[in-house]
Amino acid sequence: MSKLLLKCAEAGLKMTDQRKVILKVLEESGDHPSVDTVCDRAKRIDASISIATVYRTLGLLAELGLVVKHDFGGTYARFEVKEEHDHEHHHHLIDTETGQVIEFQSDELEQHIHKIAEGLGYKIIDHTFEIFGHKIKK
Amino acid sequence: MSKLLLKCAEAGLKMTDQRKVILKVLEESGDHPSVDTVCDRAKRIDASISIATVYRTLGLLAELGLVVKHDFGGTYARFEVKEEHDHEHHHHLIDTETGQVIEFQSDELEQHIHKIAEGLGYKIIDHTFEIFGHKIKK
DNA sequence: GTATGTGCAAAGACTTTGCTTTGGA
DNA sequence: TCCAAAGCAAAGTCTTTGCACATAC
Repeated sequence: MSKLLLKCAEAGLKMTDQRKVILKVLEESGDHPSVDTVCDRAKRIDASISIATVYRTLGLLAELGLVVKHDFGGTYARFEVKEEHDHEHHHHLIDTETGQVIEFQSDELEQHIHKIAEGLGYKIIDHTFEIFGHKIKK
Repeated sequence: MSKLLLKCAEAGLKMTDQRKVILKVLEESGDHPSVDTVCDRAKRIDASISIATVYRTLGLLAELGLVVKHDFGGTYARFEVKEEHDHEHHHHLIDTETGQVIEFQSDELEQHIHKIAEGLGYKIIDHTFEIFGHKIKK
């Protein structure tokens, strides 16, 4: 049984066929799909799934902290499954030529950020860091 | 004559009354107003200004690189005038309790970011960094 | 059996655009 | 004068929601 499914059950969510499909899609998505993309992928498995259900499910999962919602500067939201061992925040480099999203992580960066916030008298609740760039041609 | 106005003229934009008002509003906004907010402020000076004009003007200014568009996690865009002496990128700390946006800047952070991107084989075009947090109560 | 969840379509929020009129250079 | 710009309203895009029906527990 998948981790996501397990946690949803724990949270008291009813495990409908649609939800199972959406969870499966999310777990198998290595990228950061939009709601539309999740819906398309889900429809390949069960064509009857509606976009409203995908929105509602992603909303619930985000509330439970099981997925993370991103903007990436675009006009629509994009999602990724939140990994447990991700207490060290990761961040995103968005390739402006291909749209590909590359994840990266840096302890040094995290420490730095906390120092800055502290200096301003703030406690960090969340932070996002996005780099937009393109591959260096050799 | 204001800097923004000068640059718009240089870019060949016609200086209509509406534009003058919008530029004035932007220059006098120390915060990071939304399109709606800019429009409201503009309407206090000239009630006939329409939201469409504000959108179009902000779009033009963003294209010219005279203003910067932000998301701040919300549902609508927010803008700020891009300062000339801002070759050192600044970033934003959003107070989740008050909505206030605090700007900060760190050379060390910038260097770090470039090192990371370089390590991934990427050239940075832009980057945004947002911290969400709240004041530490003493 | 009953509260939850789903699908559909309508409504919402924010933004863009087509068209006619206005006005700056 | 003439093309860019403004105003208005309609259309677009992404997201949320009301309602009737279906379903997990």
